[in-house]
Amino acid sequence: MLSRSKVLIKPSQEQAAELLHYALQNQLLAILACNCKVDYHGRASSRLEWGERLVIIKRDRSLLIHRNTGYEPVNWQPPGCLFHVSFSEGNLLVRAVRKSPHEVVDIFISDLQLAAALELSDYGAFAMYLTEEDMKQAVLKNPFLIEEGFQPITEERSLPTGFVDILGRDSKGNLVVVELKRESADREAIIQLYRYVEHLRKGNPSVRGIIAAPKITKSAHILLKALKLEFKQLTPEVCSKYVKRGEGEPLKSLT
Amino acid sequence: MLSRSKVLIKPSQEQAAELLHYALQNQLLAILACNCKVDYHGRASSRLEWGERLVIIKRDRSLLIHRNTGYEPVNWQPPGCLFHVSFSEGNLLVRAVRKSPHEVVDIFISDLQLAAALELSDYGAFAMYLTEEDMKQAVLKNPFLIEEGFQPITEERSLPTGFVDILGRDSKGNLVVVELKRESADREAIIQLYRYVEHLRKGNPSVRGIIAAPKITKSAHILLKALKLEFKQLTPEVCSKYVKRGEGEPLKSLT
DNA sequence: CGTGCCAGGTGCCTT
DNA sequence: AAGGCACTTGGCACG
Repeated sequence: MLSRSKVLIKPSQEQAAELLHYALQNQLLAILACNCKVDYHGRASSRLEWGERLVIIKRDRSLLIHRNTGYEPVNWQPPGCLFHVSFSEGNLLVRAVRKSPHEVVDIFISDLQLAAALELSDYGAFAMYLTEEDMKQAVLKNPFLIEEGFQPITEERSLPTGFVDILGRDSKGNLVVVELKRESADREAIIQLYRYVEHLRKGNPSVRGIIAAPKITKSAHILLKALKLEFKQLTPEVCSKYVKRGEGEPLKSLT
Repeated sequence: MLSRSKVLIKPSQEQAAELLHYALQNQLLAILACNCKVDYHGRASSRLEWGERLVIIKRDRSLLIHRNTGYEPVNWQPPGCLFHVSFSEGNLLVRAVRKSPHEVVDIFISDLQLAAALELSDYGAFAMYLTEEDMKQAVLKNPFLIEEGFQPITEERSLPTGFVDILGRDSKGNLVVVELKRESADREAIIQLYRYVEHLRKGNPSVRGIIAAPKITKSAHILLKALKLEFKQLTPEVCSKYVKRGEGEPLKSLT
């Protein structure tokens, strides 16, 4: 193995302690699969009785204790806390201390199934983009994204055929149906929009239908013209400027 | 090893796939330490470029993808989602699908440092107790926790000497200062309370001082009597019944 | 450092 | 399923 990673299966408490020191020293990620008991005191207090869990200490000295179910860790400590490894009453004791606010997590470990120190080389960029729902919010708050003078009437309106993304009026008072797509608009999207517009045109022939998407497929564009509908280019990236959302998160270096 | 746990060091993609199937089949917790790339589409969209991370699939079919820093997973999927393991363009592809709302996480895995299926036997109870702040809220909403007829005046009041936890009046209209402690009240706490009471007694000799805590040290109790202050036993556990907080988390069975 | 606001919030309980 | 609410909320921007 090229990396400095080490894996121990069914290690003793002493071997696990040594591995933890090794991981902390070298800023590796440490995992323990172990039988443990956890006490927390700080902003609140908690007690977790004995059971087998996954204990993770990351490179930035954050701590996660995960049970075998659930998204959230049962106990944790944020990055930057101090670790102290010792032995107490026949157990391996891992103490994680946070300074401000003062919080302490004590993990008493009896047996271990697995202990690993992993070197995870990770420089991949993480980027978050918007959903259709977010595009809708951007348009509702900034109607000019559709066109100058556009005014939404209601956010959503139930029709026999389904739901309209955005219903509004243009500067001349014409009813406008807007259908949003986060990705390229295809024929299916055009048909969906046409169903809404057709229904409304029965009582009002001047109803307009606009599909707002980053781009439109060639066949969809042909269909669009035939049905007298319109296309407005609208990208999630542009919307993101109006509903600000984390759109990129460079890796922070550990100082 | 008595358990059904299995650990593979530097497994091939095929071996890892087999281990994942084994873990999913037997409701074990699966961990992969691997080089991967992650796409997410659902309420939002995200793209995580190649890098080494920890992938965890729990017994309840929740998914966590952790980088080597930070409390939060970079990508995840809540419990109960469906997994599909396949091979795609030279990578091991793990797809986790959530139905409502429809969300998909695709993990493309190239190399693996470690793959483990762990049987974590965990029936330990988890109990959370309250902070002083939470005890305060319990008392404000249920003043009888201090005594019958007690009525808080303001939540907090700044005095030259510091902050009063709770200021109120008793059934006879006497001013009452309440000092809360989450743990055993010591002499320091009594002195703290006395400073507030002394200040208020200057203009009103009938001011009462009550220290509310789970218990009180012997020396603190002597001091309390000498200063004509009072003790009211109040435990975080009792308060928890009035501000309901997770006070025990039985393991949910997987149906 | 505290304050305010957003989140793919999550989790828990109620209608 | 949808709504309300608390969280050791965590996280970021801002004063």
